[in-house]
Amino acid sequence: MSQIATLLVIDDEPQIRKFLRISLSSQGYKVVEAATGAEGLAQAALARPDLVVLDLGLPDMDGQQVLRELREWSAVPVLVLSVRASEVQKVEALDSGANDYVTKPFGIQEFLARVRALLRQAPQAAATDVAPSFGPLTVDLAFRKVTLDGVEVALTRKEYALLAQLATYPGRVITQQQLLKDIWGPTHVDDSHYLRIVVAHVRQKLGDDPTAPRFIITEPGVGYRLVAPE
Amino acid sequence: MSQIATLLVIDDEPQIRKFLRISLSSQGYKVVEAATGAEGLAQAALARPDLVVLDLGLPDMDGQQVLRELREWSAVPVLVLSVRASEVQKVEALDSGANDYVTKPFGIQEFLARVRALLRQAPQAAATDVAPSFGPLTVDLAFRKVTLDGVEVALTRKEYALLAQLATYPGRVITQQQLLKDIWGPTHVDDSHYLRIVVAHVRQKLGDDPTAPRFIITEPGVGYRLVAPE
DNA sequence: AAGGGTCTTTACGCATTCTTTATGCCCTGG
DNA sequence: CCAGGGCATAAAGAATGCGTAAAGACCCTT
Repeated sequence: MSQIATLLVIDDEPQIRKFLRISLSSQGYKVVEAATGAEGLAQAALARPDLVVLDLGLPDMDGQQVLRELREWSAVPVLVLSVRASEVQKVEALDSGANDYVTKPFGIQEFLARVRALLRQAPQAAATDVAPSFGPLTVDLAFRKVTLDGVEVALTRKEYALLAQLATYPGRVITQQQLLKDIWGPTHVDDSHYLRIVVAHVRQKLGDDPTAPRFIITEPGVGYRLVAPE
Repeated sequence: MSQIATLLVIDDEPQIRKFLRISLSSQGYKVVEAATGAEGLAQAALARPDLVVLDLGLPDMDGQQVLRELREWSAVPVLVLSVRASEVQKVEALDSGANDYVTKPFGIQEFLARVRALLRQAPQAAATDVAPSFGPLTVDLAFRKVTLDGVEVALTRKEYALLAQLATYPGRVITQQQLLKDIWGPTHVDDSHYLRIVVAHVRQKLGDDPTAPRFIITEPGVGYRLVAPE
């Protein structure tokens, strides 16, 4: 929420991209660009933007098609741009999953206001993310709540930060450097010592045994990972 | 979502209301109407609509004002109608919390498509209770009233703002930065001190004990949260 | 102009958390 | 077999954050 929002602009016209890039950057947004529909879809998967600005008049594929393919796996808010003002097209785009529709030419102030409006309601979509569960263990990232066998587990800041980091990518190994950078900051990437202590604390609170782990698995020399959820 | 959606139309012109009522009813929506801003706010609290259609040109009060008052306690999507196409007004409305802005005259198909888009992206926004209760404690966000065991509790502005913020997302942790930004403004996000004092006051008035909390739970180093409602 | 209520500022005791320091274990490779 | 690096755990001292109280500043009403 307080994080800087990332926006993806999909438009084939360089001057429009430039115009939008400058306008949006000046507002503090991070801007990612794509010139074609295919590239746009790839960037949407890669950069995980908080909002997509999509021009319907793309050279390689129909804008509607981009929208439908995007909606198959993402709920990110989409603001559609188009020169054509045909009502039928607006209806089609909105029903294909667009969240707003702006006709070119448009006022930049109105455009920015609509971006703000879409971003404002977006965190609710992100907050509905499901809480991953690992057998008796659940890590609710939205509510910042960890439960074991239905009982809430009290974790300190660092302990929760560690577990949340691991739970964000279940089953995947997170390197020590990654964990140290995210929890202690980039100045402590060499203090792998800290990490072991916090891991020990979390394990203790979860009743986990390092030699026969139920939850946190040590990858020697690399990092840690959480067992994959069911 | 599969439930029939209820829409609230706030407009002083009977012919527009009739036009919208017929159009929306034919789509299967339930339609509630209000002719004035005051009536609209009352209906919003009473009927708990899933979407509000608001005309800015109301006789009794400024549309912007209606919007702001509504936003104090409700996150329901709002679609604003207006004859004026001034960009400044659009920006104002969108920044006051409107989710979309349509200029009259408009095509009914586009209007209905925008209604569908808004209902689609915010299915849970309207589901939040305006008067959640936490055992003996109730926080009525619409009437700005807090009662404990049926007795009204007198809270100061900041005290109420804090409790309202917490009650908007029951059971969820609200970070100190979030609370400070919303209550004191973005310039005081570091004065976590203020927060403790107001929390202490609210707890005192609610007869709450920090070490064995009935209502407000401290998440050390992070923020506060209200116990989940029953 | 006085008064009450609200907000801000300042101060301090206390608990928890974080950091530091120390020690023993296990596995691996020479 | 032994040496060494990485891992786990324990227990201190240091630092930070929380809760409470109280006094002064501010604001609004009367």
